[in-house]
Amino acid sequence: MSPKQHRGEVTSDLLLDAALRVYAEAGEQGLTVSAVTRASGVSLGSLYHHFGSIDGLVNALLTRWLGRLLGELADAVGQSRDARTGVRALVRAYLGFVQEHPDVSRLLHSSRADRVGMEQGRELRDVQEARMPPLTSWAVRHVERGEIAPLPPALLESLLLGPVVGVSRRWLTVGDVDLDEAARVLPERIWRSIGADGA
Amino acid sequence: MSPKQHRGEVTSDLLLDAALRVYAEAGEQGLTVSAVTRASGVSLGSLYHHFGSIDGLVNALLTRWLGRLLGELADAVGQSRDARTGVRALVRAYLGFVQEHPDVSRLLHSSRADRVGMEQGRELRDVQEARMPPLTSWAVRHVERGEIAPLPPALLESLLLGPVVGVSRRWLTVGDVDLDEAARVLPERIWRSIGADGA
DNA sequence: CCTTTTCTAGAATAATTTTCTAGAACTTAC
DNA sequence: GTAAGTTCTAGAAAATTATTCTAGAAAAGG
Repeated sequence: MSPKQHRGEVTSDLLLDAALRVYAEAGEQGLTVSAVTRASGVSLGSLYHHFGSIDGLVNALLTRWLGRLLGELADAVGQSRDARTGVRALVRAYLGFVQEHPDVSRLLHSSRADRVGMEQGRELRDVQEARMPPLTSWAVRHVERGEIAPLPPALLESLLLGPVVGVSRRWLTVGDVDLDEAARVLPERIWRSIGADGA
Repeated sequence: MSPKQHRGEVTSDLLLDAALRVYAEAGEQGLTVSAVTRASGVSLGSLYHHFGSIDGLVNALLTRWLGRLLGELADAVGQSRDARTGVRALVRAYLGFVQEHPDVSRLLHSSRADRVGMEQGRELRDVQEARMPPLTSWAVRHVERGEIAPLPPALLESLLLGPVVGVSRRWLTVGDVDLDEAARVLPERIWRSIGADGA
């Protein structure tokens, strides 16, 4: 998959990379068709050939990066022994990703993501469905062992990720949070909320 | 402030109401200048006279409703005795608002809100700064009394609202959550995470 | 090679937002 | 009550942005 990539794949990548670059520099508003073609050197026709629309391009970008994020989260819980260290690993992996890829995270969290996800989102949902199972089964396993409280999945997910997402959004927009401190403090706090009662 | 409103105020309201109606029916994509002028019967020139841009209009709409939401949250905690019941009241007020105004909530939570908030957001931030203090001071008060753990404000806010926002977004988009159950279960869970240790 | 398919290119078109000019409706001061 | 100034309404024109379309180059498969 390296020396003789089909040229289409190459231009797709050129476009995806350029789109992220443009978004990082010019933000939501600046992410236009012409900005991307200019930044990538790829023609308008190619963009539409590969992605069908500007939202299609954004969607592909989101899909790519959401996959990576979820993959990292799955790895994090996969390598942890008990539920408690799993929570810590998960929170730190998430915050680490945000810190390492702030532009991507901004795109993933805010704005265009929801809309594109809603309207275009076949692929996006596929990625979620492909990458979530490790996380879900991790949770189920520990609920069964009596380590995590038996809550409805949606509530469990919100308790687990809600605060982390909240802190991330805040760091990405306002900036008045210390992510390292959050990584230190949040896990134990979150653990209290979802840990089984007999702790 | 009722019988002789200045006509400008009337058209502003016409536009704001129409914008929400259009958003509810046609979604993100459908919320265009022409759709709003059509739905409101107001001319293009008036729209631009009052709001400067389509984002300006959306921003005003967000400002109006964010103010109401924050007001209801402040009322909720204001009427509660101890910190624990305050948390319960807060969570229920939030979820109640979402259930009562799903379209508004969709707009507030997702998509356009962040972008408009980022770029246009002077007013929006003003509303936040005007309406948050009751909530902040409520938190501070109970931290001082030793009921709530002494966490940095941003972390406290994320632990408190993160899960609630997460559940709301999910209910608004996917729909696979039971909001009444969430209102029953979340408060005690959240309380565990932020309550002072000596409970 | 010849055929078919995939891909590139950019001009033409369409959709949408924003600007601009003109005048109507209201307000204020005298 | 009316002249001068301001706010507001109106919609045509301009600008910006997204999408479609047609033509042909490059690659793949026989």
